[in-house]
Amino acid sequence: METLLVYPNPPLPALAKLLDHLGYPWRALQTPDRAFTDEPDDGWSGAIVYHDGSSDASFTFCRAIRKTEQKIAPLLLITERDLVRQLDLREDLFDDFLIAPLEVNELEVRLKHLLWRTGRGIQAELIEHGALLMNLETYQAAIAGRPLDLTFMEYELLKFLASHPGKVFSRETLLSRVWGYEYYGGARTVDVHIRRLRAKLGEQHEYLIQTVRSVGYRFGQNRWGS
Amino acid sequence: METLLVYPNPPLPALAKLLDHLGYPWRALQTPDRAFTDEPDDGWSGAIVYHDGSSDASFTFCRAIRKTEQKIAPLLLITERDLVRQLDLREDLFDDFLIAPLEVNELEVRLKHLLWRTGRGIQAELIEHGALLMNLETYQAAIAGRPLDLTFMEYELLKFLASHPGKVFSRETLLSRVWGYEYYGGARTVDVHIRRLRAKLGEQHEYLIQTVRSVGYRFGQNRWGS
DNA sequence: TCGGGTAGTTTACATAGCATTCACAACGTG
DNA sequence: CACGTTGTGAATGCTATGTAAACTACCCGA
Repeated sequence: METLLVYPNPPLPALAKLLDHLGYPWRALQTPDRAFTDEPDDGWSGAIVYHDGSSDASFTFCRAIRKTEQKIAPLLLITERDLVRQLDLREDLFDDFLIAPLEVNELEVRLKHLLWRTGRGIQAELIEHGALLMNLETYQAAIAGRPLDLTFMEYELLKFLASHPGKVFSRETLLSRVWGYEYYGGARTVDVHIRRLRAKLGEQHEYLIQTVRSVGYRFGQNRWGS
Repeated sequence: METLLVYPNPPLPALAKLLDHLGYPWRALQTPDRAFTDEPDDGWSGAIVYHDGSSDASFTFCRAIRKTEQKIAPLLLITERDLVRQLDLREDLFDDFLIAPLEVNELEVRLKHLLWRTGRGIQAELIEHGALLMNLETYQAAIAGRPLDLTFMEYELLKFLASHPGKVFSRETLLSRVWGYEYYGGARTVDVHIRRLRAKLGEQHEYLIQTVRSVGYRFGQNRWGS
């Protein structure tokens, strides 16, 4: 049976105990790059990531393991206190979540369901919006058929904006959701990246990213409804 | 926003109450075939199915709606007692599950995640009043279908007025609630912004903002007619 | 019905604040 | 060291906003 990846290392004692009790083989890691170096022969079946609410490290971890070749699916363990506030706009980072404290039956069923679902590769991996096409698997983007040569941050920023078309995001929100840290000082950073994106989109399509003065930026056409 | 399908009919009172509280439109059905006949114009966004443990009717229901053209995704509501025993080997019947009794935060996040995963988007916060439509997520406004190009303060002011239709606000109140600082001197500021708003609404609709002499301003119809 | 006073509207304008742009420093990588 | 990526600070240009002042509408008493 394939191994479960557990974060962080050392893991929550309660979690370790329950996994042993349920008979799931697991291995705890502290950094995402260990997912390669310490990968078991038969690969990872999924991941359980504990979010302790005081930092974004767990989100960074999720983001990293979803980008790997095999797209490890994270089950996020989180306290109810952090639930609504911290998961908002982060739907893409986890496949399922559990509310701490752990309950053995729920853990068992959620794990089973997660492994069953990933066994058939159910994932959204294309973003298509107007002339823009992003392939999240291959990390490629194209506008009106012409390939875009984007850097890492440019890609992440465009991906985030384009997966919430129409919605306006403040610089602070973008910094925390795309860059993943709390903002100290550099709101200009966002502007500059927006500028570089617009430049690469070309005059034809730069209108896809709109400025909403004294609020933030928005991707896409004027859309009503969603 | 698209409608949630709820089973059974009548639904659990607690569920109905929470859905209303969260602002999700829903419709309860008793049989799967009603999913076609009673389908809303814009389709179903997903389903919440209550499993009461004494029969398999809920599973039958899930199976049926997953086979439909649009593959409605069921969120199963189940008691912990039935969890392990009854869900075993039925992974294919549901997309996610919730353990009764319901907890509002968890319901909210699971619904959001379900709708995100199936690509049904998130509900937009809208203000709709007569010919006026404001989308608070996208910072857009339209009057009688025609987009309004509002500046930040204009938007904020109109948003405040339109979210309390009929109510009269003094200039002082508007300054402190919309501008957010304690008023020093400039009550004319409000007048000027009202004026610019009326100009952008156009002759057709400027009556939406009414002056109440020596009191303040009001949005929308006087509830006594004129 | 007239006139004076008060309250609201409209115009015009100066400027603070915001977005954009540029240039460069810091950093990691081959 | 050369190169590409990313973050930051400063200069620039623009426009949204607040304020003053002129103008108009309304109310009320004589």
